[in-house]
Amino acid sequence: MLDIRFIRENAEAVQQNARHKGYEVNIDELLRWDGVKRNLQQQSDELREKRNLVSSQMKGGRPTPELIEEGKAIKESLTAVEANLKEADEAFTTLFKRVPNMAADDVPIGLTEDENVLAKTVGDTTTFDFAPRNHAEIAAQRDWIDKERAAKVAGSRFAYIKGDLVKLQFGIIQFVLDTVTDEATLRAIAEKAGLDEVSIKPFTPILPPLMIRTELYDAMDRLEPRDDRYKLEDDDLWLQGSAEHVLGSMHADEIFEESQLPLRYIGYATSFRREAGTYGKDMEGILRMHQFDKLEMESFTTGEDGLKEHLLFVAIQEHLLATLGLPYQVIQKCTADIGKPNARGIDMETWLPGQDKYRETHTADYMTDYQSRRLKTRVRRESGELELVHTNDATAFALGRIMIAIIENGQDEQGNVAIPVALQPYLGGRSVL
RNA sequence: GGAGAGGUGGCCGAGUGGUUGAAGGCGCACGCUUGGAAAGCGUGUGUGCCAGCAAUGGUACCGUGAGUUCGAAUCUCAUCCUCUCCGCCA
Repeated sequence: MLDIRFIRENAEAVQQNARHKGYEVNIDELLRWDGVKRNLQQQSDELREKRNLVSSQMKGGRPTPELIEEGKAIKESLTAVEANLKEADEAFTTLFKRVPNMAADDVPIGLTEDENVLAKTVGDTTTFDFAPRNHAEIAAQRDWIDKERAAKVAGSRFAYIKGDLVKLQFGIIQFVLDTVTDEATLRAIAEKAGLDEVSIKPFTPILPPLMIRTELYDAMDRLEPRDDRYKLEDDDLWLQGSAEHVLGSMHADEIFEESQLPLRYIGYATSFRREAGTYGKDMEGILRMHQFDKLEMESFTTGEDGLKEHLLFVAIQEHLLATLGLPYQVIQKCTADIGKPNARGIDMETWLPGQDKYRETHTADYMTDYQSRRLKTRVRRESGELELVHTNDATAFALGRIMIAIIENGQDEQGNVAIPVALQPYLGGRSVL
């Protein structure tokens, strides 16, 4: 959520921002309900004050009939006022929750993802002296992916990952954990990105729960679109769609000491997506699955460190891709594409020779205090002041998609796959799969 | 899944209908004391919302939600969580 006081003072800008992001919200109506609600709240507070006064006169066990009558009258008025207050509050809250976070100043304005801006391209697209195949074809030859049996067992968009591909996945996981838990590496990444001021505090690896309650999912503002989420029928639980969902909500209702920040996690989790509305899209191989494993960064910082943290996350993403020698593009997402709770969003697209295209493999999201306001995740500053923390999340690697990139960029004509040098120590020194 | 116990402030812990935001202790902050420290003494020490420049005032919050009552941390119901025993289980 935004700060209602901010909305009161910047109604026009908030309305404009919602328009730019493609969300239909009527700020005037929101503020009208805000006024009604405050008025009723005031009335309710005054009635309660009276009630407390009357009640205190009866303490000591001498309630007179007059006082009881007065109390009853107050109770009646209060019941009426509070019924109206509840109604106003519900109307207000419904509108309030729809207001998207303010986009940062440098986010390009655009109404569709076509208006995203290519920020930079790193590395040349891989060239071959033969016609490169896509990962599905290579995987079929090498018996790395079995989707037919997965379909029998679980349906479409599931797969059995097999053999060396499994070893590759575990190798990548180790490589990432080693990278982001090492201070020297983080310092080098920060320096290269020109982020002198940023903390180099290492990430703490986390294996989170994969299910999340409705209340917290909604507070994270990642429950929608519900069509894309798996709901457990007999419980108030959803399968998480990204480790960010269960990492960001982890510290709801908590107050950090300033010295604890930044708090950085690298989570490893299987993510679940229904992929509603994507029938027939990306059906080959494992590009778009109902279930995929992902390494995700999440952090909590003070307000003034939030943007630097976001930029560090992007720098880490670039470092990981560059270290594997994969060609990629950095996309600055426009207002329509960054998402409701986001202030800023960056995508990274990796070159996939099998598709002859760059495809999205990473996202970095900066939410400012939009999520933490509902989650009530705060920090006590050294001054003693309480402030909302800023949250950031970003993909380290989506394992399925990054393995596609490794296979397709590293293939030879026979179907062998070169293992990036940085990963070789994690695969017993092998250079080829 | 069955039986039972419990959820109170940063922590421990009292409180079963009426000046209770909540005793007491610990911790923490500031001050006094001391050559310095400890001990001791004193004062202070939650969060949200509304009003106010502020001081401050009002209100709400004792897991969560609903209810009973003139009045609820205290009574009723539902629900979540924790713990113990039994059962089941990787």
